Amino acid sequence: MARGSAGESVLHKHLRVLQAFDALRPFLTLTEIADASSMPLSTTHRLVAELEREGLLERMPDRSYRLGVRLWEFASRTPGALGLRELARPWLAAVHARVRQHTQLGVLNGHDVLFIERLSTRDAVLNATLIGGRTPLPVSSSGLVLLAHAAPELVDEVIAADWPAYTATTIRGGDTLRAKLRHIRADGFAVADGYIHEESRGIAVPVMGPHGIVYAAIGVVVANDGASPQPAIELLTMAAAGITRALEEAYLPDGTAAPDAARGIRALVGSSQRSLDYFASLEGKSGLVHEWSAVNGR
Amino acid sequence: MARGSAGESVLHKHLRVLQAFDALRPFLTLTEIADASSMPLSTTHRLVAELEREGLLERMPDRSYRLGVRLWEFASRTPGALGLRELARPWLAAVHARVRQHTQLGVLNGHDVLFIERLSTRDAVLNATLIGGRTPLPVSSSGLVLLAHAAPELVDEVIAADWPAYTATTIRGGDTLRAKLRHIRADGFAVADGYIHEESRGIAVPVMGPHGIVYAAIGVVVANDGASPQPAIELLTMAAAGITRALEEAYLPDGTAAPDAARGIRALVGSSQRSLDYFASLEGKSGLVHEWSAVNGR
DNA sequence: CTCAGGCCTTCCGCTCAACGGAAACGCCGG
DNA sequence: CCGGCGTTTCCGTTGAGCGGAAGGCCTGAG
Repeated sequence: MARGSAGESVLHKHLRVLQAFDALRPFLTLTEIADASSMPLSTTHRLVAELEREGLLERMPDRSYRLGVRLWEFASRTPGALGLRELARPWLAAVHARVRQHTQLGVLNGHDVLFIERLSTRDAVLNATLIGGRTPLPVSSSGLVLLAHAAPELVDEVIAADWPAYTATTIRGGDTLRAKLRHIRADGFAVADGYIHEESRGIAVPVMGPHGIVYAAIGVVVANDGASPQPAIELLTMAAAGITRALEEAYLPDGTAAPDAARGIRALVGSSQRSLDYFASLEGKSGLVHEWSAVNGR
Repeated sequence: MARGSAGESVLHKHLRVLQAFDALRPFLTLTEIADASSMPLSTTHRLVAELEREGLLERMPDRSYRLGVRLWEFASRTPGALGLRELARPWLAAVHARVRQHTQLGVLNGHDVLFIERLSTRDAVLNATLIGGRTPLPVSSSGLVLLAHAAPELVDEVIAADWPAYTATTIRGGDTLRAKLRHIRADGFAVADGYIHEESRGIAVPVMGPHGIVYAAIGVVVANDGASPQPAIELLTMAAAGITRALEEAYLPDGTAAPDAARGIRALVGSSQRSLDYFASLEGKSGLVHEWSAVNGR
């Protein structure tokens, strides 16, 4: 396309622009964006203008940009996350009510944990901007849990790609990581003492689905004092069991499934069902199924 | 770019693909996507492949696609929505605990309401897939509230663009809409009886921010029986007042502001502050402010 | 077994949308 | 009035994107 262009797709560049915004810098000027995504100014200008036109970026009165609310539109249509989120929320709330610290629900995405729900309190130990979002698997307790129950190839990949060491206690090296993962599998929980921030400790447990596969992890971020993690672990384990039960109920194939529940679990299971079957099963008793079938034969 | 191309940007086409997915059809095959976005198959194939590579689309074992969890990453970085969401959640939960029906938090986006938070129960009157997401302003109670307090030009635009009539009771025509909006402004709440679905009724109230501007709307979806909406209105009004108070507290410029709160309100206010000042104000008492200032002079 | 019909994937020559250096613009503070 | 900084516009160049067409793969009918 252009001279110096690295032959990279436009979409990728647009995403580079969106990536420039993170929890620590939610507002950026054009120049800052160009800088952060290392692109020529004029190119950035064009990309940004287009993103703004599409509503993915919004401009503030002082000309700085922020990510647009429209991004929520797409996120809220994501089937897997939505269903799991809504099923898990009451359980997260129960944990949060007791622990009174950041409580999160994370799923595996690439080499990172992606937190799709977070309950916080303003007096939490750690600044909320430092947690949440996307975090490399080996530095977060939730990530470690997910990695411990993921395919072995993923572990190889993650080790090959390496990860940042935020503090002195962050796990370093493939062997140490593998050992940690073995422990996590044996224990059924993960504790990460100061991996991301000296003063915080992550505690997480896996959330099983009806097929015995680990779908997600739930965890809390507490103060990294010497206190025993045991109470938190017990709370989390109970909550995880509750979510698993909710997932199983949602998966009942007899039409009693709750809409969002079914949506979530189907997507997460990686079911081979198509939308129609999906709706047929979940609206089975509402009578709507016949209309759907009629409209869309298969 | 190509022969028959309408001279449309690539990003727009990518978004057309993402738009093809909605609440009613969360899983689509390549052909269905091509169809829904009216694009040639081979073009769609390329677009979809790239979206998948970027994680915005995910492929199921049966080759159908769904929106990828990665979309959550961007949504969760959106400053405005996140802060408002977390501030509002306890209040939404309070309403939801009493009403036991869909409770939503919506913001204005284009000619639609965008619901950025939703609390549901599986025994809610209306199928959850039919609510939430993006809805034209004049057909939703939350949308009507937002429109009633929006700039007059927006009302003109919305009327000019028209909107779908889902049921026989959906508002039709500019004059009727303007009259309805006047009532809503006078009453302080909106009731939408069967505008979207015969059997459901939306009730919504505005959420004010510290500057007296309406930032959002909160609402519930209940059965469209003859019951008085008064109890729900009172609950919603109380919750809205609570959220306003939370927003005001969050906006205190003395450094006592909670991180996410401030982030939300700043973005919503359309403040002319930049990220640095923003962090300075909210981390004022944590001592971090000095480091920030040092790093980023201004 | 063959054949027809969906659906998906790959190929490839033709363009124009995207590219980005450079120059003009607008807004400060001095 | 001027210099500095961030933003916006201009414009010649070019390869990323385009999409028709052909080739695979599967399934279900004959």
